[in-house]
Amino acid sequence: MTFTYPYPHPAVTVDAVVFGFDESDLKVLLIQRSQEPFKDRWALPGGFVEINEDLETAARRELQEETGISRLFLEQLYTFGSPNRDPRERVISVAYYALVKLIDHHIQAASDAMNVAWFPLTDLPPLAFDHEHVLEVACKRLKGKIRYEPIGFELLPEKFPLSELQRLYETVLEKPLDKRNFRKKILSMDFLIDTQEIQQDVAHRAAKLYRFDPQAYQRLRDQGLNFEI
Amino acid sequence: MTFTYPYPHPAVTVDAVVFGFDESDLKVLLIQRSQEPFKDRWALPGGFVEINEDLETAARRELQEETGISRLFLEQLYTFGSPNRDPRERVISVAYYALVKLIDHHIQAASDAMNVAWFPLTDLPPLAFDHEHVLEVACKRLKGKIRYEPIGFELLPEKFPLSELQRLYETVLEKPLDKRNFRKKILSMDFLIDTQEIQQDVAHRAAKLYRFDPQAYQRLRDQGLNFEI
DNA sequence: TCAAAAGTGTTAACCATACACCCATGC
DNA sequence: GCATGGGTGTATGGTTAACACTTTTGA
Repeated sequence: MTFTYPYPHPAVTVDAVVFGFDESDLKVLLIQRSQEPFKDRWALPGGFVEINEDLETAARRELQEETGISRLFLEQLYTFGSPNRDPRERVISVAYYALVKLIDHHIQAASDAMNVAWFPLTDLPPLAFDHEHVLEVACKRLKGKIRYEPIGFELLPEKFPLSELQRLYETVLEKPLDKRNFRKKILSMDFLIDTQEIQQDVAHRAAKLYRFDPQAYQRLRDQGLNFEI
Repeated sequence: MTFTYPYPHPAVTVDAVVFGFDESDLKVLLIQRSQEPFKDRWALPGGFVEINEDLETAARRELQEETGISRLFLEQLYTFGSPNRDPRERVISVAYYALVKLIDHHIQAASDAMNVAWFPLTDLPPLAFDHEHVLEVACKRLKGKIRYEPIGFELLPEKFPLSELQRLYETVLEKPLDKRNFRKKILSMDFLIDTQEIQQDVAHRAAKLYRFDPQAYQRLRDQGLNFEI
């Protein structure tokens, strides 16, 4: 079956930059291409948008299909459309970025023939297409957005110690933060709940575990609070 | 001539939300559709992306063709792709927003059969497609971005009094600002140049005219200045 | 001389920053 | 008992916010 149009139409894809955070590393999820073009190169997960499918739905479907990940924070990033991005035909790609809690989401390749893996941002392989550029734009967005919206919690487990939150911010923002000031600030905002639990199996004093309360955040937001780190 | 593909491709358009500022009103540029669908309704300027054309280039071309406006601040806004945005076929629209200096840009309809006009944001006609939604997203972006990037100057004439700049900020942010604090803050940033000229033909004390110096801004930026109103 | 907008400083409250030691735990 | 990270308070300087009157000009 073929589809014909009176004037040429580009293909439209979605690509996703999926970030994960692990101890002290920001990581990104890549899949290894099994076909030309760029066979064997690593690439952002993604694929063609179906003709009756919403863009975000397409991004979620592709992630589910290629990596097994579902139910994650996903937001549109930018649309890339230079004429020669793809050697096969004109392809316009609507890129999304996503944040996942690494421990909750065990990735699985779509098939044995396909590789899926997390790569630290500091040690990436060469990427297919213009995906290095897409990734760069995603990093900038994350770095900008994490400072004034509480999206960092999407990268942490449900319950986390403050030190881990601080490490996350230090990693993303690429600068050290003062421990006392960081705690003072984040706790003063009153949307972290002390779970009354503490770390288990650590070789030092166990830290309290906190939980982000989105309702409380929303309430404070409505009252004019401005989140900022 | 027709174009055929092994699987269906959506059409891709660009749409532009062009903002202008005039005395005390934020305005948006609309064109009246001369054809179905939505014949006679007002809509955002835009049109189909050509098959070998960059997205931003397409947006600029459409603006030039439909309204005569060129050389303006233009930035990608968001990509809208719900399956039923357009009754004819699947259309994915990459929206841009633009800022122009009203007095420099005299608009002209593409043909006598076509209407082009500025509408105050506070008094808009019903719009075609999902353009009301697009416009809303553009307003939010402008409101967010004007606070921490010096894009407001794109809406003012080359030389302007501080009171006009303040009025612009008050209009976009929808809140009054303190005159003394506003002047202190903006002048302390050292990227406004006193042109040594004053207003002409005003029925009161003439104000000094200032000019935004992008080079100075860039220099300060590199030194770590953070613009914020 | 009146109307209309331009221009100008000070104070008090708040917020950001810098900084160092004791505590709890497991090995 | 030591190594590891957890947890805590204060003082200082800078930034923001609130606030009202005089000046200039043209009509």
